[in-house]
Amino acid sequence: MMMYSLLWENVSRHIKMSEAEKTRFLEDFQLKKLKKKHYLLQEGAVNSNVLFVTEGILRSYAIDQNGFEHVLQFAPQGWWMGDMYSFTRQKLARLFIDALENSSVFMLSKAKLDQLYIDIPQLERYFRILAENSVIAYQKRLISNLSLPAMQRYEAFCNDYPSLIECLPQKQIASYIGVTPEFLSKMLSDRSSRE
Amino acid sequence: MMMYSLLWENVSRHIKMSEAEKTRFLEDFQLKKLKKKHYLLQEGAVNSNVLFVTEGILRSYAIDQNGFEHVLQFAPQGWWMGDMYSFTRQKLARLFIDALENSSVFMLSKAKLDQLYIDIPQLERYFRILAENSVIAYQKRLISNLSLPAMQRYEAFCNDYPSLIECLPQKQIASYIGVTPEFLSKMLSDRSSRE
DNA sequence: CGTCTATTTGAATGTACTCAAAAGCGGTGG
DNA sequence: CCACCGCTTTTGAGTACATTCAAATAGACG
Repeated sequence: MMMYSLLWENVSRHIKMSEAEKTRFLEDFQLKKLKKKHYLLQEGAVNSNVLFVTEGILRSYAIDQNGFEHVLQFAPQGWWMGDMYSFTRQKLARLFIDALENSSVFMLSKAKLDQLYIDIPQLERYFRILAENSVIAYQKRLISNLSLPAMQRYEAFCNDYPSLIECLPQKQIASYIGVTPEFLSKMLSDRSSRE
Repeated sequence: MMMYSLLWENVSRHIKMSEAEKTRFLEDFQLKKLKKKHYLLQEGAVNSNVLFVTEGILRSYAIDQNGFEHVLQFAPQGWWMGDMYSFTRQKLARLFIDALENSSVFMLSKAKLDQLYIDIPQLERYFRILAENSVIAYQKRLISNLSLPAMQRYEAFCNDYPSLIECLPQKQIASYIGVTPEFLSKMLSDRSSRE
């Protein structure tokens, strides 16, 4: 089925499954469409479903003591999204997840995933690899935050996610790289006036 | 055998193995002792072994354009350590790993781990869980870096790793939380003079 | 259109850094 | 066992990168 293709491509890039397993796997997902700005998770709830984005863009973020948002991740088409802490341990979430555009996502519940790990052991490998890739990305970002000034963090973001630059509001990128929207605006106008 | 106990405890907390599997698993590790300041990995090499610390403390860090070190992780007794990027993809490392104290580590090569995944499929689960926990820790640290001022990052570090405070030089903690050693020193003397 | 939010611009401020120098501390060799 | 050397920590003065607050402008959406 068409709508499953993105998800299935992603999975089959890493592991093999029989036709029966494939069917068993895909049937556990529930499709959900949601409009821009609508939430899939709020701080204080439990993240009971892990998400796979088939259309649109999600973002996860934390809100600090002063009410400022800090973006942890953007998830465009083909990406997984969730609050790993809340989902794996079924504890209260520290993150918010919402849609930056009208979006479609597949949802997979913790209970169903736990059973899938038993029924289709290759999935352990798939999600191990995903988690490892995620570690690699976070390590890279952390080093970038510790060692680069704001302008270079912005340039690194442009390099790493060229397709996101075009569709994200500047404010969201500012939040991701860890500066105020005002400061990002100034940096960019300074840069363009230098040419 | 005594020296394996820490490693085995750690593994058996997450998965079950037969005695035969246990033997098969442990025999793939190679014990290495190394002195303070000695390297287990340098930038530009390939991280061919993942490490499990049985004694001492390791640290992984990057060096930026200006020659400043930025600590990514400390690994005391009972922790795993490696450059995930370099190890999983067998590419040139971006990190350095060295010993902050005289240490003992178990080393497991990429080739042996790949074979272990085939022979003992439960290991997929074990390393999936480790990677997920690692993601959780990095997410927390990133949010902390984005949303807290230096003093609160220091306090968060004290909370998260109380046992490390006592044995790490201040300079290393400064590097981990992302400030200069001079500034951390000033913060701490300011704080103690306030009481 | 009108409203709401995002972006731009500016002036004042602050947190953290740089550079420099002194003091403390630990390890090593004589 | 003490003396010395190197590295860590402290302290201070000057600086810079980034923030805050405010207000004007521009864009997006209903």
